[in-house]
Amino acid sequence: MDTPKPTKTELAILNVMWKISPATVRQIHEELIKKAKTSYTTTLKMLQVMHQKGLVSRNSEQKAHIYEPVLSKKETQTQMLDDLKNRLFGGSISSLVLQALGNSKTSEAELDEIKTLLEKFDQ
Amino acid sequence: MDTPKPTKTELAILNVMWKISPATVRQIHEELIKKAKTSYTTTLKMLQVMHQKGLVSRNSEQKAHIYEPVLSKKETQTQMLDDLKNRLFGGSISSLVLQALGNSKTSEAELDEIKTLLEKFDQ
DNA sequence: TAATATATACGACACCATTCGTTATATACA
DNA sequence: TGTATATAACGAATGGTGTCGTATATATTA
Repeated sequence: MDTPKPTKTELAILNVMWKISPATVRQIHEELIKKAKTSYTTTLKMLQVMHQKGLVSRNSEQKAHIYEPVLSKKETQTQMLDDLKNRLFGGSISSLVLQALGNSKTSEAELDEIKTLLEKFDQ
Repeated sequence: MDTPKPTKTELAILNVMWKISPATVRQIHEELIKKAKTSYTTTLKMLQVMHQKGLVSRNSEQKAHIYEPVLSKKETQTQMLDDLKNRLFGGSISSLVLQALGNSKTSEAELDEIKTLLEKFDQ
């Protein structure tokens, strides 16, 4: 595996980083604790581990290192959808989509968006 | 959480069970090793843990206990899609669907299936 | 320059998942 | 009944995740 699948906690951190990175540990931590209570050193350690795994890159020219995700949110979404597809939907993306649409309240606007995309495929 | 989210290995076992359950540990194990090498006692232990967690039920009237998933495949798919949606797609199912469709080769037949479902919603 | 603040690094701990060897128990049949 | 066979139960080892306290290094400023 090139970059490993992020864990639940790592994903929470990545969600923050996709919003505000490049950022220092301090900045990421301040944003993170709006959602979940955790200590600064825990956030720091998580980022160090994530760097070790290749999930984030860092620039250590300054005293306060600057972190950034390696994969964009979109790339991670693709990766994790692919994983779920293979592990629970027998590799079929349409089966996944049907299940997703079938079991949720989706607004008119959202449905229209999807229809528009589908029409694009008809070429 | 009522029933916890199955782990990677637990999901592999559930996939087998959705195919052949109700079944004994032996039967599940024999099916499982077609895909992944593992020992009988490991499969047994996994099922015991899964039973403990409430992921599977068991009937122990006979010597060889009979196991069965608590949630259907469809229910688990819904649960895990919902989880992914919340953790990576900001709670938006349409965003998930768009991403899924945008990044995969989907056959004509599959696209038609999806369109048919969308039309059903138009009522 | 010394004191203070801020940052990183390190290491320990608890918890959970996974693995499997060993032991106990129940069943079958010679 | 006693031996072989199949199964369940148990417990230990390993490895990963998440948590945080403490130590160390670096920068700021009085």
